[in-house]
Formats: sequence, structure tokens, C-alpha cells
Amino acid sequence: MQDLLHNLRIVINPKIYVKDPQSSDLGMRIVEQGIQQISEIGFDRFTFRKLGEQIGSNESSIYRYFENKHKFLIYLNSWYWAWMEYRLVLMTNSIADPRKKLEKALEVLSQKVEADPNFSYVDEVALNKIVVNEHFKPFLTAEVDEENKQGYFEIYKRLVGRFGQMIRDYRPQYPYALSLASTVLSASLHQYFLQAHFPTLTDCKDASAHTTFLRQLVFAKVIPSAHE
Amino acid sequence: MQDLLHNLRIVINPKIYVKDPQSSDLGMRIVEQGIQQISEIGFDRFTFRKLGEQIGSNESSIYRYFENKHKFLIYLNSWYWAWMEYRLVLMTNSIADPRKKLEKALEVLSQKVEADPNFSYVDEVALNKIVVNEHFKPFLTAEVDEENKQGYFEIYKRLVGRFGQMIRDYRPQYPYALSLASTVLSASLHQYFLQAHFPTLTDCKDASAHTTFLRQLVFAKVIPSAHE
DNA sequence: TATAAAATGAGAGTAAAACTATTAATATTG
DNA sequence: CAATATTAATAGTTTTACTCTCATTTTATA
Repeated sequence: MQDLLHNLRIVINPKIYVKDPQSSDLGMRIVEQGIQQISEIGFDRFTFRKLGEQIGSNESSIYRYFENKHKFLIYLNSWYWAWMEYRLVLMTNSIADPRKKLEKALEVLSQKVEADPNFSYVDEVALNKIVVNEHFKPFLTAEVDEENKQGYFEIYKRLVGRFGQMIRDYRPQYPYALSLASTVLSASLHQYFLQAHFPTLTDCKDASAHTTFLRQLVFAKVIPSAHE
Repeated sequence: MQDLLHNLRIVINPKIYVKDPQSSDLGMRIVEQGIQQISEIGFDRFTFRKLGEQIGSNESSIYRYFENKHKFLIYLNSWYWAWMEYRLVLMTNSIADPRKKLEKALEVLSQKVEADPNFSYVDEVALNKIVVNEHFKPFLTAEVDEENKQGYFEIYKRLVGRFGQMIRDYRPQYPYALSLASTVLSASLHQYFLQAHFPTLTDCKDASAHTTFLRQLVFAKVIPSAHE
């Protein structure tokens, strides 16, 4: 992707942060170095104290940007999914044919992530590693329902909806477009996770295999079973 | 399922526990009440102290059975997947026809969980709620690879392998049997999770829809795309 | 350029969680 | 019955996840 859009900024629900990290130098360092640290040591071992040390700042300063580290993870995930949505729209918008559109969408959502020069302070590859490794951790808390009500997961939901609509446009009769969309999105992460940690549980050994596997799922022709 | 097998016991890798909870009354109460508490308040809010209070015992006594609460969660997950495997084998063993066998397997793996009278001290419905809500939390730690090496996830891996083999028996030419098996298993949990917390991201509104959705995925006929 | 306001840094302090260790009481078993 | 293992009660340690206060620096604006 070329450096087409210099003045682009990913917009995140303000309820997720205390102070917008994109509004200051310290904020950007928090995000930048936070991504590095979490991708290196994992989210559980990550603390604001350690991050403070790394960026030569203070724990309490970070708390002025994010209420706690869980919110920080939600922020990073939101950023990632917003970025995915932007790439999805950019790459499919001009395609009229539903099948080709859906194929391109699948490609965007399942291929190996590469750095995007439009957002220099975010290392998308490291961020992808976090999203793959921590998977659905942002959702897996007792507070999901409350946080969902607060709109913390809007971006992800919009992406699933958008992708679901593409499936529906291609297969109007298919009644499980949303389920298929959420399954494909989650399966894509999951297969990468398995490739990294449980290679005996997946056949996807390279990036193109991931896409092919998912494409076959999406474009397969439903055969009614004896039960239906 | 009838009460056929009175003397059945789920065997778990001893490395997961310090002392086998199935070997004593206290151990069984830990498992029984632990399942209740985690399914009620969620894993993050759960502590050994609270569990101790509930079962009228002491925090330090629980530590004699499980090293920490993460291992306890791994134990519960292992139990769940071992139980799933046992049901899978029981229900499919006598079926010779690969298609019918696979259909039955899908049913066992995707239908709503019901209590199993063979294991009276485990509430399978509550345990299923934990597995759905905490999803892949046992895997999502910086120590996955180490724990995997220790064999903590053997049961789950065996289940995926077994299910993958059933897919392979039915579609010998299909090159993604393992990926499909892991995807279906994970998608089944995920769709139940969405149904409970993000109903706008799934079309599965009842138990039969879950099975139908997954059955269509598995039995669909692959259509080669323009890329292949 | 002076001055107010905002942002950051440094440090101490608190509460809860996650253990660990010790000793006493109780149960089990040989 | 004696020895042995198991469990209960309690206190203590370390770490994490914050919170609070105040001093210092930076920035904005008159």
C-alpha cells in the first residue's frame, strides 16, 4: 500500500481512554512502546510501571492516559480493528462484483500483516502479534456486557457487520452470513495462533494457506444434509 | 445418555495438579464448588480465598491440590475436553459410515451441553459456561509454549486430532482437515459466546442453528476459485 | 515577555491478590 | 495405639494495581 493518505488518523471511542494518546508526544510513546513491550513479554506480564521505566516516564503519568491496562489493551485492539476496517474499505470499495469483492475482503482479513507507513508510530506487525496471542482477551472478562454497552467494541462489531454484508451480497439466500463473518475473522486469528504455538492442530503452514483455507470455507457450496 | 458407566473416571495429566482432587472429599468439593463460583463470578474475580470460605476450608488447603488458579482452570478445561472426547467416542464408535459418523460427531460437539449423571460431582452445564466464557484463556499466557511442552493440553489436542481424522475419513482429498477441525471446535464455543454477549454478531439463536451452521460448513462442497 | 494553566515527574502510600510458612488439630492406616 | 498424613488457622511476604500529593517543566495566551 502506498503512502497515499498522509493526514489519516484512526479515531477511537473516547470512553476507552482518559486522555487521547494521539494528542501528545508522551501519549504516542506510550502506545508505541506499549505495543513493543506487550508483544515481547505478553500482556499478563506487562505493567504500567515497566512501561514507565522503558519510556523514561512515570507510572502515574500513564494512568493519566489510560484508566488501567485492560483499557489499554482494548484501545490497542480497537486501533487494530479500525485499521483493518480502513484497509478493507480501501481495498474493496471500487470493486463492484460481489464475488471479487468478497475474495479481496478475505485476502485483506487473512493475509499476513505488514507495516503500514501511513501510521508511523504504530508497529502493525507487533500489534498483530498481540491481537493473535491475546486473541479474545479483551472480551473475556466479567465486565464484557457492561463494556459492550459502553460501546468499547463498536469498531469490531462494525467490521463483522460490514464483512457479513459482503457475504450476504454474494449469497443472498444464505442465512448464516453474520455467523460466517464472525467465524472467519476469529478463525483467521486462531489459525495463526495455532501455527505459532500448536502447529499439529493446523494445516496452514504459510500465509497463502490461511487465505485458501478460509476462501474455501466461504465459497463452498452448501449441500443440504439428510436432516434438512 | 443413560447411567451406563458407573465406574468411569476422567483421567487428567498429573502434572496439572499437585494432589489429585478426585482422590479425596475435599478435592471433589474444590472442583465442584470451584466450578460453581467461576461460572457465577467469572475467572478473574475468582480467588482461592473466596473458594475456601465457600467450602468451609482454608486457602492453603486448596494450594495443596492446585499450584495456582491458572492451573485450576487448565484442570477444569482438561476435564471438560476429556468428557467431550469420551462422549464423542461413545456416540460415534459404532457408526461405520464416515458421513453419518461425522454428522454425529458434529452434533456431539456443537449441541447444548446437558448434565451427565455419570459424573455427579461435576456440573457440566456450569462447566460449559466457563469454557464458553473463558474461551481460550488457558492458552493465552506467555507460558503457553512451556505448558504445551509439559503436556497440559494433550487432551484438547487429541480431540482435535480425532475429529480431524473423521473429517479426513469422509473427505480424503481435502487438505485442511485439521484446520477445519480446530476451526469448528473453536467456532462452536465462539458462536455460543456471541449468542450470550454479542447477539448482533451471530445468526445462531438456538441450539439447532449452531449445529446446522457448522454442519453446512463441514459438508459444503469446495468450489475452486479463480486463484486456484 | 510575564503569567496562568496544563502536563509531567517523583515519590510515597493503600488495598487486594497471590502466594508461603508454621504450627496445631484431626483423621487415617498399619 | 502409634505413626503418618491431611487439613485448619493464622500470620507473613511479595507483587500488582492503583491513588494522592506536590514539585517541576512545558505550553498557551495577554
